[in-house]
Amino acid sequence: MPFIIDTVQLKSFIAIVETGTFGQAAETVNRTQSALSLQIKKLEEQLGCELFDRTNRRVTLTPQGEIFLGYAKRMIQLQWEAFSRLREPDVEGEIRFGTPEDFATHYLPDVLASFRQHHPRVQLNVDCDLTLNLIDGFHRGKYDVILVKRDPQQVKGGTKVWREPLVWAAADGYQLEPRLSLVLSPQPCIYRARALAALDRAKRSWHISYTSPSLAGTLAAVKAGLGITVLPAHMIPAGVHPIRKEIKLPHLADSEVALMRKDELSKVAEIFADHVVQSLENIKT
Amino acid sequence: MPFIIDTVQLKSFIAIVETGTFGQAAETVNRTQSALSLQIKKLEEQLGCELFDRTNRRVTLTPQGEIFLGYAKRMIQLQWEAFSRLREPDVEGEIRFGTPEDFATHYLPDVLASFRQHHPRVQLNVDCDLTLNLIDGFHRGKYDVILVKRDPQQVKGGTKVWREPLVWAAADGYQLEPRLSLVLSPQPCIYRARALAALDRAKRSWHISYTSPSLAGTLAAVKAGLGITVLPAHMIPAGVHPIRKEIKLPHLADSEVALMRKDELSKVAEIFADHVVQSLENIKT
DNA sequence: CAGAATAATTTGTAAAATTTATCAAACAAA
DNA sequence: TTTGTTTGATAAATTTTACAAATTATTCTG
Repeated sequence: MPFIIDTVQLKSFIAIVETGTFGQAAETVNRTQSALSLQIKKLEEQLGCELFDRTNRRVTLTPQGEIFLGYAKRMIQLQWEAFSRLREPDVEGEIRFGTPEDFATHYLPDVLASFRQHHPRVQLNVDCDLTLNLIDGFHRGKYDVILVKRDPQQVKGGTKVWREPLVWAAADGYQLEPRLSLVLSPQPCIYRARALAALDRAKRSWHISYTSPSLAGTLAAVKAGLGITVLPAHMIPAGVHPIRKEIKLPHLADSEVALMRKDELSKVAEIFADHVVQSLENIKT
Repeated sequence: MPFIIDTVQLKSFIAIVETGTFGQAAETVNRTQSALSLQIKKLEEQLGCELFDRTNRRVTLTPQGEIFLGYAKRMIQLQWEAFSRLREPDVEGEIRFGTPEDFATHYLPDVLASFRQHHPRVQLNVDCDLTLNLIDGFHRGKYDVILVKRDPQQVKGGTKVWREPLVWAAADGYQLEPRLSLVLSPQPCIYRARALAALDRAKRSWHISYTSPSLAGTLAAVKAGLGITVLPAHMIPAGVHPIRKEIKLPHLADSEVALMRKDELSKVAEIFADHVVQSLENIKT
């Protein structure tokens, strides 16, 4: 994603804020830790104040850093706006896009709508399916761009686009049984696999009481008290709540969504992919 | 004026827009013409569109360039805001500042007020006087920072801060006489000198009917029909109008204002100078 | 107190921006 | 037209800057 001016520094700064460490941030922006260290040093020199408090292991923002964070985000946002406004205003063509169903329902409608508005002559074909099916189709050339859920541990290419906590959730007033009743998606589902693996590691007994391929179906079953489920924190609807920590259920790694692009992507698809990445970036704030 | 990110490109872009040529712009941003040429080339490549129309001698903005200009200005503005918000929020000290009276009256009140708001503990001493007196005092160490009018031709250091056309002006309904009646400031005034020199070159006969050291005094005399005067285009008040081109009066070079800083400036004064330059930059838009 | 994790620093190298020096096109005056 | 001047583009050389790799210093954890 080529930008006009040195967004690099700002991106690094934001990455550090989000990860809490220079090292991790370095990975996400594809640079070394020392590079970020120098970038921030320069930034701080120019501003004449410290941006981070390094007394603790995890760095945190100073009050000045907080202020600057707001500006950094606005600056990046502004650049993106200028950029996307000028770049190829009337491309046309076709894009084959695959995405998990739940993600499509929750976060994508606005993103896709605004893309459509900027590029009305592009034909966008969206396919909702389970991550593993999407990856399969992607490798068979069925898609130009896909969003996939993935395990933060085993990074397998693509650019990270979204990350949020994954939690156990149950209907309000639901009473946990010793042998857990689970409401999950059917087989090749990443959350399902993660949940079951975690339970097995913790030696908890369980059974699956209900399966549905759609998020809406799963939620309906949970609300009806058929069991507990696993959800990204932001997708919890009314009538359902995360299960309290006191009731020890095995911890789940964060949910992470990444975007993958076909090699030799068409220009339209390239623009589309950038649009998705950047728009989600902005939603987060 | 150190900035965080590559404002350089944006500044160059804006300078080209304002001067209309790469060469002149290069001077104002202290780079070579080829540097700007490459900067803009890169910018255009990244944006995927032409910013300037080079078919004519003076380059002009393309429609896309117009759009980008707006963003460029906003981006610089935003950076400046972040910068000035964080940099030394509560410096203190004293600043001795000199400025021409007319400029102080018209453009500076807001600028000085906002500086005061950001840095309430700074004592600001403003002196209004004629440019030549200011320069004299500056060299004798009387001022830290001064604004001066100067002839665009004979550049004598300092950074350009303002430029606008200089015009002949008369009261509405005033009838020009063959021998011109002039209302001007007293002796060491730059506009006065420029006006008289221009008239002499054009072999026009004239006499000075009224002199006043303050802009308000001059305007009052002009409004009263005591003669014509010379004014920066934006300072023309109600009841007075620029004299039409048809009535051939000698052409006057643009009015230009520059800011000069003492060597070894204190930090407060440095910040003040930057503030003035940047704020005037923003007023212009 | 030992060991793991983390940021700062140092140093050599690679990449990028800038200048210098031409060049080609557009304009103005003859 | 022709000629001289102004202007932007381009190529090569140079300077500046950013970066990675390795090392050091610090802080948290058990």
